[in-house]
Amino acid sequence: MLSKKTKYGLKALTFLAVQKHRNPVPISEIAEHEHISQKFLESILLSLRKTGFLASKKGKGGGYYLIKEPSEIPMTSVIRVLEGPISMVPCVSLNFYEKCDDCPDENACAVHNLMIQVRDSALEVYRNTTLKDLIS
Amino acid sequence: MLSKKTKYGLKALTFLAVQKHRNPVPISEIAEHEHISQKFLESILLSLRKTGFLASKKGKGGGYYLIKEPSEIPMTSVIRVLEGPISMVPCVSLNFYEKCDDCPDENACAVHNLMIQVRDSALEVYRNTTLKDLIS
DNA sequence: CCATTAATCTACTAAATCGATAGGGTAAAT
DNA sequence: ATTTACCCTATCGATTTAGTAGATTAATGG
Repeated sequence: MLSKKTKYGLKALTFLAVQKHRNPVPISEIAEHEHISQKFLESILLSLRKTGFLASKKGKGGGYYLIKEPSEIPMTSVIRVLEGPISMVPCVSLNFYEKCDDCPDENACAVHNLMIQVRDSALEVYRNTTLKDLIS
Repeated sequence: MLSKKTKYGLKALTFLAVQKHRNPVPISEIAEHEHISQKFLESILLSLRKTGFLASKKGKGGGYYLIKEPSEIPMTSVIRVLEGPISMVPCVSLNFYEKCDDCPDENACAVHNLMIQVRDSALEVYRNTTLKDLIS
């Protein structure tokens, strides 16, 4: 299941991407427009800022705004920041690899080999999609 | 993340599929060989039996055994029984559809459209894979 | 220059859900 | 009598989602 964090994060990003300008948009405005808990959204936007997609401005007239072109924001990055690993099991993860406790031989593991295929098919989608594709 | 339920279920199925005969294999034997909690595996095998992949026999010499050819057990079915929906959001699920609370217009929803692609790419894999493919 | 307002930031807490497992007892087959 | 599957329930722990309280920063109006 996709977490609400990821879902809300994607919605916020698309809302920002769709703005005509790149002026700061307050959290409250994003939350209201996308029907999201404002406080929850705060923490989501924070992690997106730390990753470098967004910047923020404090005080009156402040808010969040994109600092990258939508076409320069690939889904692989967004998903990994918000959702975590794209793989469904750690033992096939490219960026978050972990060995299984139970499995003595990965190459002989049926689950492992199936999940490699699933991972690759998801990667194929995410790699070919940027934020720009989401808004058009 | 893939649940351990699904992981263990797949391992159990492949273990049964790999047996030379179709005689009953006791839960304890499967659990030991695959390093799985026996009690947990009980409930997993039960749901696989109810779905029609397995049958069981009680008492001495009892256990679980496949009642379908591995080539007749598609991953789509296995995953749906064990893991639930293949889709990452209910609003793109073919078998477990649910409308989103927040989203007024699905067709205009960026998340929705992205997740349709992810769903389809996963389906592509699962539809082309049966239990037989996992053991060879 | 100061007070007010609007906004992000930080930290703590809480509720709710879910995943995984354990325990104990029942039923059926040998 | 023994061995095995079957069924029900409780629990522990982690994660997700959300709320509360306050601190910090910046713009603005007098």
